[in-house]
Amino acid sequence: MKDFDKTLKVTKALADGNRLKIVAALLEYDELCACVITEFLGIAGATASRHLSILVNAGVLASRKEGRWIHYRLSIADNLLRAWLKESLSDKANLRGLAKIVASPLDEICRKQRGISCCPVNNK
Amino acid sequence: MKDFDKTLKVTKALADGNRLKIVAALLEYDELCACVITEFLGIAGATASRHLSILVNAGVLASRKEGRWIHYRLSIADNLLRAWLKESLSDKANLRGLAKIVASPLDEICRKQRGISCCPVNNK
DNA sequence: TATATATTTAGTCATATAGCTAAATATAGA
DNA sequence: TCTATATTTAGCTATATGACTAAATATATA
Repeated sequence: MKDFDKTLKVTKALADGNRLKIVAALLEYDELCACVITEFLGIAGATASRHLSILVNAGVLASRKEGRWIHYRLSIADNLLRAWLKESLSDKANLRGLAKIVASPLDEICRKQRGISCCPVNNK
Repeated sequence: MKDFDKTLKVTKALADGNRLKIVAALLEYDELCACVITEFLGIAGATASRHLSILVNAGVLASRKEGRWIHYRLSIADNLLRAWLKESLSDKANLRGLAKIVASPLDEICRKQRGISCCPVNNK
């Protein structure tokens, strides 16, 4: 792919609030599980999954599979872009609530998401 | 506006092929008239105008009025962002055709556009 | 092997956005 | 002042995109 199209793919990948939040989160935490990211964004897992695939496809993120869980991390090769994002997204207010989620065991996060997505009555 | 929203506004402004072409052109030429940019993109003047206003609103461009013509230039304050764009859009192939347009007198460019936009018969 | 479950893919819907033409605005020059 | 004209704004249409639910896929564990 030509430089121009590659650059356009990156700017398009970054042109969404939830995807930018994912990048901000991964600038703070080296790796995050898909379920943690889903919980952080507060959206349906399927939607988070599509956001993640757009970022991976643009070369912004890479993923690592570990059993049932998939961990994502930044994979921005370009130092200028990475530095700009780090600078622009440095406000910790962007990560409100994430620390508590990260501190929970993964299966507890996923169990909670199952409850929310299909059977609200289970949340009591 | 918060940093995050400001950053999102910038990435959204850059997440379009024609707007990225405008930025590429202005990395090469300090200032360009709206009519030159319209001619370069090969789209309707009204559409180019909207792209320009999105870029200005995001702080990527600034404009200067000079008589009937409006000149645009980059106004990216952030050095990292500017450096990344310069690096990412450095391929001169992105500017194909622009040199010839820039070399023409402005009123000739505008006259040509009038002919194209409203009365194709006038082009002969 | 069979079941549970984390994630992705498929399909749908509503909104956002890029394109156009036509009309409005603002400036130059007769 | 009146006309020409460069640009923007308004209004429309078609496509792109983000959200959801449901179904499919892949992996861990009984």
